[in-house]
Amino acid sequence: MSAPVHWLAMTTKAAGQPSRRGPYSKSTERRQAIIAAAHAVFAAHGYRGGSLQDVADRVGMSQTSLLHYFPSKSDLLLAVLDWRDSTTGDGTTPPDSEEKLVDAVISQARFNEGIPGVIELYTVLCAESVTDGHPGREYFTERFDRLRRSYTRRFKQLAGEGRLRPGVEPETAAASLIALWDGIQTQWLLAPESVDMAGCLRGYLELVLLPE
Amino acid sequence: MSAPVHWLAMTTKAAGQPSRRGPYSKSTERRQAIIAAAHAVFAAHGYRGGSLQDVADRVGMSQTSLLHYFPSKSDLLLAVLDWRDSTTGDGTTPPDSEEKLVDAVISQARFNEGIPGVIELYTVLCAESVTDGHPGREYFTERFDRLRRSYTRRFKQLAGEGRLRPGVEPETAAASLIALWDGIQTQWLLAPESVDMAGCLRGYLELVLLPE
DNA sequence: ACAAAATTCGAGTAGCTACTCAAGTTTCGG
DNA sequence: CCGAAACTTGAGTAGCTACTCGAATTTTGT
Repeated sequence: MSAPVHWLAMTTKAAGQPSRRGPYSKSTERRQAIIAAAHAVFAAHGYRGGSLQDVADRVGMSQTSLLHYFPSKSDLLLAVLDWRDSTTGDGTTPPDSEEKLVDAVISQARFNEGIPGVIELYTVLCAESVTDGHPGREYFTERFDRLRRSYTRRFKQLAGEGRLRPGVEPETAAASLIALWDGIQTQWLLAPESVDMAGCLRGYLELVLLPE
Repeated sequence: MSAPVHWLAMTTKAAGQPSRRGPYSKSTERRQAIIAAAHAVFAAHGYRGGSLQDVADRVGMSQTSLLHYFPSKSDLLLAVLDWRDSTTGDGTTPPDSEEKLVDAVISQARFNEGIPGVIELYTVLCAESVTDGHPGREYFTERFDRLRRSYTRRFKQLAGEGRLRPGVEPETAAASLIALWDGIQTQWLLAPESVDMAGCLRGYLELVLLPE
């Protein structure tokens, strides 16, 4: 879980004497290439089904070098998940955003649909994370917690504006929207021609929300 | 994929001379014990993460004997999926059923919730099946196809009775209901205390359907 | 009871896994 | 340009994987 100290908090020299140097210039892009390869491998085979050798081959480096950057397979997984958050967003819209909820959801869905592997990765790893001892479990547990809170807040705000259909509870709508989103992705992966992800999401939100 | 000819269509002696005997009397319960063990193992570790040794140990037999009943790991997986269908149903309600849709869905959801491992197995294997070369892929693809058709027919029937909210398309509602159901199960597995599966399903159906 | 088929298993196979070690080569701050 | 740290790697580790083989043991129809 931790080999070389690495670029983490190396601005301060710390009390320790050894006086480490930082990573070399190409290091960050190398890490990035590894993460991209791991993204593809985990999306295609899952965490358990994908091997470090697969990833190393894809980058064109030895498995040993790969382990220099990510000391263990689970470290690599967490790096991939972090990277996903940093590029596609963590799913929450900023609280001060004035963008309409429907538009935000639909455009995010369409965006993800266009990037190969993003939906595969998310769907496969998310379900896999509920298995015994999976290193991604905490990530997904926290993600769902955060998402439910975020959407609940949003629905409560809309309820205050009288735009939530009477009888709909914000907490239920939040969990349901997330569930619908995840579930429709799985169906889409197995039958892309038969499933309209954006249409289902829009359909749900139009049911829950009242026109302005 | 096929070792001994086994009980399959052994009523007719077939043209072949060898004149096989049937399986012994304890054979079917032995197969059943293996399937139950495999169900638990795949639910806890997934298909790729679970091993035949795990299953054999759980039954208390050698891995070699296990392979006598199920000649390959994928055969075992398909047997587990078949067994799941035969016990919890394949998700479709008989077309002549007069039972209300809401009650059928809610009671099925509550039933599954009470049987340990059923939801784990389904959630984990379903997502895993979209990975490269997964032997369960065809099963889940066909299952979703069948479910979408079944619920679409049901919603169209309700639309004919004027009980479908105007503007809701039966196909979209069918895919959305299935997606919501699957997605909420994943959230429930990661946070059973925070998620009300039946509540979310009821909430959705009450949005889509109009009172009688 | 006899023989053939069903069932069992120990031992083995090739191949994969994540990960370690020690020894090199490359980079770069001073 | 020097030395130390960052990087790279081949070889190896123990342990696992699904699956095979051949031979014993158990069951069962006749």
